[in-house]
Amino acid sequence: MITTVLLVDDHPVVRSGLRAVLGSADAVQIVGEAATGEEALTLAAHLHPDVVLCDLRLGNGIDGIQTTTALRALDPAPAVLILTTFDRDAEILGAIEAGAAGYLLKEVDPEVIIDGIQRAAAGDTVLTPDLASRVLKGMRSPLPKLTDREIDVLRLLATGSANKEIARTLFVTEATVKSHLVHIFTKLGVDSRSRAIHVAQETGLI
Amino acid sequence: MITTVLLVDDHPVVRSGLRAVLGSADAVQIVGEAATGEEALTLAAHLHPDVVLCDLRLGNGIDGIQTTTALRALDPAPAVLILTTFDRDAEILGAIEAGAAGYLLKEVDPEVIIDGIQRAAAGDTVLTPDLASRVLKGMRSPLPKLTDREIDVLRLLATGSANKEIARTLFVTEATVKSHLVHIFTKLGVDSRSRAIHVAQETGLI
DNA sequence: ATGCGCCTCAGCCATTTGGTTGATCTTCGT
DNA sequence: ACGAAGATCAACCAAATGGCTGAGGCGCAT
Repeated sequence: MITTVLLVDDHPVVRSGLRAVLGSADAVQIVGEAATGEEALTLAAHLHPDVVLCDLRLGNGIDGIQTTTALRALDPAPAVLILTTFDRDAEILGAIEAGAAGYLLKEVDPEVIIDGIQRAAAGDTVLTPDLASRVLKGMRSPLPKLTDREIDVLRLLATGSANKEIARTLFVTEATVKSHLVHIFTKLGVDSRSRAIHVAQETGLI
Repeated sequence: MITTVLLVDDHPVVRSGLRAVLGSADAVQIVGEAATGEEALTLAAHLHPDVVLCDLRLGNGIDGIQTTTALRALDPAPAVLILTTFDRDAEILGAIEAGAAGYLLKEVDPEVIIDGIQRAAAGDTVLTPDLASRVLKGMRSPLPKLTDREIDVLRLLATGSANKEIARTLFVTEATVKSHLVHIFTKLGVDSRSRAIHVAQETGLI
């Protein structure tokens, strides 16, 4: 049984690399390549690959997580294996929640990728050991969800805006901004704007 | 005249991709591969490649800029062409200042890389058009150099530490921290810690 | 229709932060 | 030996920030 794979990565060089790496494996066959999430969706709908190997960062257009969600809604749904450079906690969690079968970092050796593809096709969850523990940690302490408005404030906060500026930008009073901030701080478990920015970035919240 | 190239990238997949891409070009020949900066230096010293194609992010060990500096100190010095995913201003500037012959983003097409290698070997500076303008902008407004101590403070600042914490961590008084902060703010042209964090991150200062 | 969550706003208070001036000490290069 | 630059600290002041209580309005789901 050979496993069909669709490559999704916005870097031509990386696609070449994966082509080279997977080309040496008899058990997997690349049936298509896409540079964007949109492309990936149309191709997957036609080609019905067993596995979609997908980067998280996809330059322009929808990102890897959105792509994953949409791919999983197809029938039959391909297994989605995320292969990326980054290891931000929120992104890993997000990918898993979106229905990804696994998450591999690009620093791994070719065999691991080939193995991962086959395990993903078989329905297994595939995570490198270091990531697995992080995912479990993430399970234990789920970061509280911020409301849309709070995210708005947080984003501006991260650009270094003062309360007054944030208020002007969002067309509300400073009191409102302060109110949002108190909620944000409480949810993030911090007591200063700088630290809020820090944990927001660490957890990939922004 | 064929151009000899040393690949430096911590991702096996990317190296495979470059191998595939450059393998199709008669004018360039890969003479070696390294996964770390240290490896790159020893290999370059022995192989004397015309061009070193180097990622900026090199996982563990020294980074691409340090590697570039060290490579340029060799005799004969190879041309160093940075090929990376990121385009932070300070990193581009840093690479150029370190003596890199150019800076390409991984999203470019294979031909651009091949062309870039040959131009770099010929002594040209190679930048994608969008990057070139950014470099010029960077020339106009060189960000002032921070002292070592100021960087220490800035790093702690970026983790969200309050003045009191920074003082404790660095074994100085709060007055000293405030003094450093004033200097940092002045040099960065900001007036709040949050914004200092923001520009520091934007410019790749930390 | 009755809550519940979210967004909005107000006032008060303690603390932190940013801005200023000025001082001592060390180090480094010339 | 001299000045320049950096690191350290002090005192003071104005402004911003963080923590608190409380409150009105709006949409949405049960």
